[in-house]
Amino acid sequence: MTIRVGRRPGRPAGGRHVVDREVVLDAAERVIRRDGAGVSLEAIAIEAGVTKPIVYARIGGRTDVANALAERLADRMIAAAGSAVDGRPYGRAMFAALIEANLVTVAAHRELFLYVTGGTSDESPMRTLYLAERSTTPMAQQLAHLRTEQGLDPAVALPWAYAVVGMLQLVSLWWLTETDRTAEELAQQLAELLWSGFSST
Amino acid sequence: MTIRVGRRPGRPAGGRHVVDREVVLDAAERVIRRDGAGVSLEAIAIEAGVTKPIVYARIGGRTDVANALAERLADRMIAAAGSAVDGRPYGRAMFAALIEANLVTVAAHRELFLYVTGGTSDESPMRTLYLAERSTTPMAQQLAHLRTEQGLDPAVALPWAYAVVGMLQLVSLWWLTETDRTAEELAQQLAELLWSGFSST
DNA sequence: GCCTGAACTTACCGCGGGTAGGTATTGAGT
DNA sequence: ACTCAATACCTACCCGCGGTAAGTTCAGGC
Repeated sequence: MTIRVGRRPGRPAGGRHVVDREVVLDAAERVIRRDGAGVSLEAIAIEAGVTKPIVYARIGGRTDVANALAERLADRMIAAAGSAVDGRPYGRAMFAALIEANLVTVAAHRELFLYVTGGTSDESPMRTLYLAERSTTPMAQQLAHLRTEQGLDPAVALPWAYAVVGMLQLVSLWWLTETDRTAEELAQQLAELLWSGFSST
Repeated sequence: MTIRVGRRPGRPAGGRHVVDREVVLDAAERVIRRDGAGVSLEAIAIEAGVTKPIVYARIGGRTDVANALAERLADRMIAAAGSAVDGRPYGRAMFAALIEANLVTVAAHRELFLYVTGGTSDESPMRTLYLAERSTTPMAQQLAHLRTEQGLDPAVALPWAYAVVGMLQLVSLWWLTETDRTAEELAQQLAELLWSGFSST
């Protein structure tokens, strides 16, 4: 089926872009939230009130759309984590707050999270990595700072950041299917692991 | 392009299935290893010496193929982890061995790992979860056993198992792009996190 | 008043997943 | 031994989706 948009072909009266990049991405988020993670580019275009080639012009192909949305989601998660952590002293409770904020944010953007982590294309793992990188980089920096301050080796910062993000990604995904478990409870359990490790066992 | 297989249409002489499920899966692994994670079902069928509908009959759709391969890979990783851990006392070094075995196994099945975690379909996150479940279930059981033995709450076992598997998944993916880092070194760093947590910082 | 270029849409291509329908072989019943 | 249903496979197709080429209308400078 071809697109049927109200507008006539040709340059629109008024001279300027009819929609810009942000509007397309907003539309993408709306339609994903409404119709699930399996939406097509055409559906996104229609939701934005334009046609496919416009999506290509503004953002790019399917992968680019997913990457752009991944950046948005990552930024939101980072922001949520940041404000949850804000003011708390470094410690177990801080981690619990961070994790809980992450879980809540994922739940609030359930379909978007699935779209971004799942995608459609043979390179979705690389996008997962792309999404992760946004979160790991600042976390690793802070962590490295902290470690050097304490006279410890800062080389572990980056691997640890990936470890934490990977843990959060899979646990979030799992939690989305475990309806009978509160975010707060799960966050406490994970914070214990992250803070004290297995050695307490 | 349609498939061109040497055999004539009609029931083959000999009465029995020309290939069984395992042969198809072996073929899938071969072609994925050779041509990358982006292979089509048709390519798999050709590699197996049959046509697409046979793949459907033996295994199912694309999702089912990916799931079947995910099970295989998960089992191999579990086996590798098991024999790496075997004999070692519970402790930091055991975790390091487990992690390193995991990394090495992923590297040995690089494309298969990407195929399984990436897939192509809007439900690849759910397959990720499916793959994870294979690993988490036994790990959680052992962990729960250990915790009850020590008089600790075993309720954390399942979340912790998912946390560990998620960590391993993302770190493995990241590590595949970080060629200048040895598995042994990375495993040590992660084992430190897993064993002692952030509290040592 | 034209003409270049910008900003759209329409229409199409190819590929990949999935399926309907056709064809040859087997083996059990008569 | 002949028939016929069941079996096991292939061919040929449909459809949807990502991606792109070509066509259509408007703006603004010369």
